[in-house]
Amino acid sequence: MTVDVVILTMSEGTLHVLLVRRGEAPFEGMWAIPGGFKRPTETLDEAAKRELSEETGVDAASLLTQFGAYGDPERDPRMNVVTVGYLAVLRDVGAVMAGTDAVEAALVPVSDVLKGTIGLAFDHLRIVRDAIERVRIELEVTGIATAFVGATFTLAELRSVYEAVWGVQLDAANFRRSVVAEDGWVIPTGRRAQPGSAGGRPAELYRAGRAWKAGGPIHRLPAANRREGTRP
Amino acid sequence: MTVDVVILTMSEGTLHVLLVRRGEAPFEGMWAIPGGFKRPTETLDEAAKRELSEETGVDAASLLTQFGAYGDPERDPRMNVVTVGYLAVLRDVGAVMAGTDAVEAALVPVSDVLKGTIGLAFDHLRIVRDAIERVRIELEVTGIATAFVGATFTLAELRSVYEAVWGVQLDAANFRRSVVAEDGWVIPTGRRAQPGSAGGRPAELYRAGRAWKAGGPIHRLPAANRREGTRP
DNA sequence: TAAGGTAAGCGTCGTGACGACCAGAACCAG
DNA sequence: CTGGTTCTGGTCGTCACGACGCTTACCTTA
Repeated sequence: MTVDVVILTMSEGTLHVLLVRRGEAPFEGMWAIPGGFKRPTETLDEAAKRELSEETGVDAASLLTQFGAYGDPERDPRMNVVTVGYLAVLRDVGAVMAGTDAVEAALVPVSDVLKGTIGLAFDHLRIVRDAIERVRIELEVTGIATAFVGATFTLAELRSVYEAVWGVQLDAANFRRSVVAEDGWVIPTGRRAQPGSAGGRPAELYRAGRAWKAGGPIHRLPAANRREGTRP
Repeated sequence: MTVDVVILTMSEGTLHVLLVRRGEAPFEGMWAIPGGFKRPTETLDEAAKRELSEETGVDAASLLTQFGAYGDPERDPRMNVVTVGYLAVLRDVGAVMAGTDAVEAALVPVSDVLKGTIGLAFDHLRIVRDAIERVRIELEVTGIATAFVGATFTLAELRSVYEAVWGVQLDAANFRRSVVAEDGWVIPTGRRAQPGSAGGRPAELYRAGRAWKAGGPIHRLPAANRREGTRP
């Protein structure tokens, strides 16, 4: 029994995943997602939380969600290991590289992983794929978006989360209206962000409201064709 | 490593779950959901499929979905067992009781289980709860509704699935329009069902189209307040 | 200081989904 | 034949939401 954690974060406007380079066989030298064996005295959630903490130093239990179990007998050449996949979303990793037992860690664009540019050990490619699909769903139904941004954020930052995760373009005006319309999603702080180097009107800074814990305000597809959206 | 299968079906207009009575310690004599140990040579999906087959004789791999893993060290008093939960939806159980190793099997209304009227062994209550929540979501996003009904069905039967699983009332006319509107959901067979004993106009019989494999046409909440629907 | 560029914020309009509601059709029991 | 029940089809009003343009505020550069 192992627990693997797919750690996602926003970096340079795109979605990144934290990978570690394996220091031992099998798959020595290849990239993999962090993880380890579940201890007999802890629950799966606790094991995932511990692995995340060991790897990043972040205590982020609230946004750690289990998304799947993988038990193919051939997934580990050494022995029969069943692993449970967890998804963690961090707002900023920064000093993440201070992992305890990782030889080397890096933030890699998920697009590179999904394209196969970067080969992953074991069946970690499939696990990452499932995690991405899960975060896309979570973003719509549980409003996990604020986990990607800091304590205070502009609506443009929040919008870029949706655009990066879903790979779509959202109208800034409509996005703003959907989010601001109802109480509980975002709370204005009264302060303003620094405008970018290109100038422009400074954006208001908001902080996340309670409502994000139970469903987001932005939907993946327009209501008009939401029905066809999931077709092949 | 074990695999437990929550088998759901429609019976008398309400949602039922298949339970077996345990023939040995621990929790001897208590009701539980069927399951068993994963064999080293099979995958988790294969193990779940085997358990389902052993218990019901049904080969229903297409609608067997994994929904969670449970690894609390105290969930089994004997030893440290991690179990993976699977959800199976059957259209009609009938001769299901011909399980191989179950002492006794029964279809129980899920409402009785959720209310606590029927005590379950281990942490199976939580597992069933999670399965119910999962099927409610699956019903909306993957159109699993036709798995509950037979090869041919009336729109009233299909509607009763949504009403039973979600616990709502749907307008028959609007339901019909939503389902029939687009091609691929239901295909008219030209035949008609027998009217009930109370009379009434006989309903047309339909069969499921391809589109049900990738998203259902009926949404849980009206678009007007879909946003607030998942709030506490 | 002035001009031009950029991004944020705000308003408006049109479309379309969807629920509420009603009327007719088809069939039964008595 | 009459009343009851269920299915089918239609209309209408509401409202979410995308498209789009205008204004506001701040930047850089001349």
